[in-house]
Amino acid sequence: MTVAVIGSLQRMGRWAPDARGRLQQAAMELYTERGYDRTTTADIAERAGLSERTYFRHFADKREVLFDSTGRLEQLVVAGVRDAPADAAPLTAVAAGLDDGAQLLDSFGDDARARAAVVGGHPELAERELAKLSAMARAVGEVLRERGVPDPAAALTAEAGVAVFRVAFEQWAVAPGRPPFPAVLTAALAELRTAVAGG
Amino acid sequence: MTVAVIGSLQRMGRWAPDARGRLQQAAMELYTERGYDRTTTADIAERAGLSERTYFRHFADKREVLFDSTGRLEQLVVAGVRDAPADAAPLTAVAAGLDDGAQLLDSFGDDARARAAVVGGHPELAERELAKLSAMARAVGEVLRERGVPDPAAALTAEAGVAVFRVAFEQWAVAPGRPPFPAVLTAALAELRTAVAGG
DNA sequence: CACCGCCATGACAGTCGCTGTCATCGGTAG
DNA sequence: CTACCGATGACAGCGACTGTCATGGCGGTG
Repeated sequence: MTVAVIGSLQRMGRWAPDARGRLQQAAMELYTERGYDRTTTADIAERAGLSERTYFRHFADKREVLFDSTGRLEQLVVAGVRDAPADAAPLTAVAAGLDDGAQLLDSFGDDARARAAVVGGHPELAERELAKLSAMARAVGEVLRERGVPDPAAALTAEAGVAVFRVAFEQWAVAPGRPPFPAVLTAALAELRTAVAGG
Repeated sequence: MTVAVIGSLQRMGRWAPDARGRLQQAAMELYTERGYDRTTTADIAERAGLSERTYFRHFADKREVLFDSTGRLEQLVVAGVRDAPADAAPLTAVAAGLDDGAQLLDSFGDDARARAAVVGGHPELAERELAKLSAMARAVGEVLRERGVPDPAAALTAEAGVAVFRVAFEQWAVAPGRPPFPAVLTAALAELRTAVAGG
């Protein structure tokens, strides 16, 4: 059926549109159906109606195909921190940015949770996710520096904030009843404040 | 000259001793001399006087050869957290464990800094380091749970503590005059407390 | 209308990371 | 002495990833 869709769309031009999106969808399907390590990049390309070579023109490696959303997440969070009130305390500004990110992930709903299950199920993918979140922390730290926060406070606040985000996300991804992610995040941040103050 | 050493030692048995250590040393040398991506696993094995196949019997992939020390670090930190006074607050217990780890890294001195430079210079290696530290955070969180700390406080305290460790390490790795790492770590932890309290 | 250059894609060959499998042979236990 | 053990080598093979060249609709230009 995927083939049929591609066939009908092909009339619109030389190539079926949205090759990148088709690759992402094919990858999610295959990683879910067979598992990450029993899926080859050639499999993904074939299901998307493309050659393996073209896969690598769109994504740097076998893992990147799952991490487009992470890039948008980082942009959103960074913008949120930058746009926080100038007089907001560093951690408060970070919390504002992360809250924007939490709303985005929440809007993805079950898709975000399905993706989290796949990523969490394979070490290579989990590793890449950590790298993406680390990049987000660096970016947030840089924005804090632009806001006048000196080091190492900027780096520490950014890393702590992203750590809270990660813990809250892992909690939310497996929580029953799909609670709103922003609420989970806010609660986690409050927990951190208590833990650091009390310890 | 490496060959000469191996030759003389070979008389002590069928194989030169400490194949694993030779592989680690060869890898550090080559990654430093030529860079990570211009070194093949066959190169490493050859310099260590072994076959490529044997390399993969000692290390799971091309990256792991640099991360033996991280395993020992985790064991030490976990033990330190476990052995902290039972009435110590969670973050205080974590700080005690991390301080043990800081002393270990400090004792490695310039070797630790050289290794950090190599790891920091290559995305694949940096990614693996993040994964190792994440594993350490999980292990620390587990110990906190054993100490009676409930979730999500356990996970959050562990992640925040390891985040402080990471920031302090990056700072220390490039700091002039080689300050003692435990002191850098303690200062970073104090900074975090201030940042969280103030924000 | 005829031409042309653009560019996403396909095709193909090659390198390297990593694995499965079998053979080798000193050391060690019995 | 023999029989086994265990670290290693040798070799074949798969899959991730790259460099390079060819293809052919599409849009603009004369």
